[in-house]
Amino acid sequence: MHLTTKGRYAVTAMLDLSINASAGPVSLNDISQRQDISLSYLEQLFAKLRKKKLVTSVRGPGGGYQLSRKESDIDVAEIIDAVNESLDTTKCRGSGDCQNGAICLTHHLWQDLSEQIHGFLSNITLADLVRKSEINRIAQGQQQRHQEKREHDFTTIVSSTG
Amino acid sequence: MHLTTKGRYAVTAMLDLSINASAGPVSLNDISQRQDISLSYLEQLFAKLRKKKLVTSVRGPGGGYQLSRKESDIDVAEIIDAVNESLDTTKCRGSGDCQNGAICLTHHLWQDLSEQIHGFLSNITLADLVRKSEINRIAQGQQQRHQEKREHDFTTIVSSTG
DNA sequence: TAATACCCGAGTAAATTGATCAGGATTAGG
DNA sequence: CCTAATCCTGATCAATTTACTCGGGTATTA
Repeated sequence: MHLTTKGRYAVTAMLDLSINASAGPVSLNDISQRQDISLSYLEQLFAKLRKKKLVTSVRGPGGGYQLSRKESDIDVAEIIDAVNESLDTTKCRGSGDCQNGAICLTHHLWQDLSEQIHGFLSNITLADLVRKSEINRIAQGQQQRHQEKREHDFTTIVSSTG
Repeated sequence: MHLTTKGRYAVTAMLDLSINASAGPVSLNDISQRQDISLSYLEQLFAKLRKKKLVTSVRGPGGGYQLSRKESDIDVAEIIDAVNESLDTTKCRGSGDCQNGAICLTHHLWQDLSEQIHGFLSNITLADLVRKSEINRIAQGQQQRHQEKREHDFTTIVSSTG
């Protein structure tokens, strides 16, 4: 489970896609301008997202990308994993019986840790993020509705899905 | 919250330090050989760990490093943060009011996410990891005691500290 | 046919990772 | 005092990853 800016870009793009989905396919050009990510980089990211069946593409004018599933059915862990291309983080790749026991102490340990974080992130869906971002927008007064600002509602979001 | 091999090395080294602490200061040379991490790299890591007051050093022959606190009082998040040198992962560094609201959608979002993961990792202490590694050693039959092997006990460890 | 957009692969600058080298400072022990 | 062990520091560097650029394609709509 790598946690870098690359995954953040992917999540950001998917969230943008999610929010602007109502008006048909969303072009990478739009996302590029809205989120300030280079078009080519987006193309690379979406090639992977497409391979992992997280999005579908529509070619030609008016085309773009669409979520291939409901936003409540796509979680953050999936997105991050999709763009990160499984890199085996262990030194003794899969051999398991690495060493006389001394070296590679944290092998299983780190694996467990990774799984825990993965599990944590897989409990957060795009729908959760959309909801959260709406709350933020409202809180910033950009779109006033009768709804309270909640300061740290992320925990709420997480636990509500888990 | 970066989650890369660098942090893994640091956690591994600290865990080794923790386990072998009983016989006085632990030299980086020992850790280097046991954990198969280059001495110079360890020196770089421990320079940061020392700066963050996670370890203390003893110079001269027979010297080495010691935990500056109890192992139950040092958590994984601290260790990872110490070696990763706070890199502001946000594009609009701290300005907060980045944009007319369109760009930087996931700014706060990612921050929350990061904090959640941070919180998660700060609930796991070195003592937990030591305990876990002992269980692993026992499970591997390297040191038989009357204790059962537990397959996925990490959750137990985490929740026991939280 | 022309414009829009996805697709694809090569190349590349910058940052990070992890290692190497070359010393220096401190201290225990002979 | 001398020597070896050990921490400490800084420079350098290869490999990898990140993020981007470029130059082309191909499918589709109008």
